[in-house]
Amino acid sequence: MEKEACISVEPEVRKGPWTMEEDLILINYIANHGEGVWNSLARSAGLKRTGKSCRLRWLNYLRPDVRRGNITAEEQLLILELHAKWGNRWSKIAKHLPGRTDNEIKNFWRTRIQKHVKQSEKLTTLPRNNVDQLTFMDQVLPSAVSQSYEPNVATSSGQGSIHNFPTQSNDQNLWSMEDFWSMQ
DNA sequence: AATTTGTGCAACCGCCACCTG
DNA sequence: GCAGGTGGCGGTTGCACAAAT
Repeated sequence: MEKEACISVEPEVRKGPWTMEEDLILINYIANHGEGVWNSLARSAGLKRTGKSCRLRWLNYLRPDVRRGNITAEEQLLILELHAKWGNRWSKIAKHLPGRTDNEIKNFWRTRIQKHVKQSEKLTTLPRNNVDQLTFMDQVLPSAVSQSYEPNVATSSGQGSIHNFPTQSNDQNLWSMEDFWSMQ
């Protein structure tokens, strides 16, 4: 009895995966009213979500210009370059990748790049003829990434010099796609 | 076929900066 | 100048699915 009363008093805040119905409510509300103060937007739209949750869902998933799926080799290179310059400034990096979200880039870095870094630790024991057969990701990413892991490099100072990936400040040394493909 | 392990991704959490009254 | 509210960001977690055993 009393338990029921307590439950009913608690503010209803939904967590976890979004349903299609919630997505539609959010999309329609923003289509009609635009983005705004997210907390009041959530309330006005009748969503039992926090403003933060609505914002995240919109920015990372529902926004019309969000690109999903495979990150191209070009984008991978750009991510590496920018990460070497700025470190884990995902939102800043995402601004240079149209349609990509900071969350997606962050996930990409954790799941793909860090995996290759771990693999690279094993590579140091490989004989040379085996190393020659490795892919671009196996050969180039770990060295570039391991340097950007250095605390002094992964700062926002932009002074880190990555010999594998020249920064944009040095226009003459910018990598082209031809450079990239020629490595394979 | 069943179980375990690994992987990818969506979403949440906590902190900090900014804005407004 | 200060306090409260809000947004933005980076780190982390949890879950679903795939691959391996």
